[in-house]
Amino acid sequence: MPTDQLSITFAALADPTRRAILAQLTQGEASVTEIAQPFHMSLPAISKHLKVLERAGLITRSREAQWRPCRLEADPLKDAAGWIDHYRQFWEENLDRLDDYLNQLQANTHSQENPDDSCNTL
Amino acid sequence: MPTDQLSITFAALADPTRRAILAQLTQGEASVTEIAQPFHMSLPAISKHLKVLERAGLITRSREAQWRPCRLEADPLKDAAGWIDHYRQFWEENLDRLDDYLNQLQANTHSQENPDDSCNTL
DNA sequence: AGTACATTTAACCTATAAGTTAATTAACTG
DNA sequence: CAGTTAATTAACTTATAGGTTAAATGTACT
Repeated sequence: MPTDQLSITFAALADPTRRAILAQLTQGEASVTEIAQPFHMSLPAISKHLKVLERAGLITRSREAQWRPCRLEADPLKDAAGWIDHYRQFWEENLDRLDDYLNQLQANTHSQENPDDSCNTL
Repeated sequence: MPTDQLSITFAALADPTRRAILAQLTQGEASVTEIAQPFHMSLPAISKHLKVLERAGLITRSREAQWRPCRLEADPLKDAAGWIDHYRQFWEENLDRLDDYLNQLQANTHSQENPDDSCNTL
């Protein structure tokens, strides 16, 4: 139950239903029943998911007659992406090491005929 | 309690303690007590956090005598970043303005009934 | 005013997350 | 072997997440 914004954002994203809702909203605003349609889940359940997304700032809702259209607000994702991006070097570094490894393999076995073999071992 | 990898990854990130642990591990491997040191939290609590991170594939652990050094594994963050990146266009400013403009257009012509129209404008 | 539709709230259930303390396992050390 | 250090497991508490059904609210339509 952490209350910092980043935790709330990540927690909101940690559910496939909510991620699917966000994906749907990239197509434009939608009402609650429209949003609920693809899921086999009760309307109150969807309502709760929307509340989670709203609390995370990932959607906003307006009133239009008896509908409460939901709209994607991607701003919090900026911070999430920013946080993750600090680690980019650590998953690219793995590739670098892999690259080093391949180079080493190739160097050590340069008398072998087929250099593609070293790739096949991966 | 979703079991897909992306949900597990986001859930693991949805806690400031765990994010801090990952940040610490960017400095290199660390034992459990070393990891625990900055937090006012019991060792079993840290142990549980580490288990969550391990299940998410964000750390791996080896044995070295009585220590179990933890090591950052950033790979799952690649997928998380990839997912979020689909939304980049929605937080970049000019697109926001465009979106506002389109919504305004839609509001001004809201007598039109076909919701697919709003999709086609994107 | 009465009915239908859209959405939320209430009340409840079950599972799990996050923490605690106390006990246990495992490896080293004298 | 006894003692120390590192880490996990067990047992427990409390709070919350995610779902349900049934009732309540708000708005529109005749």
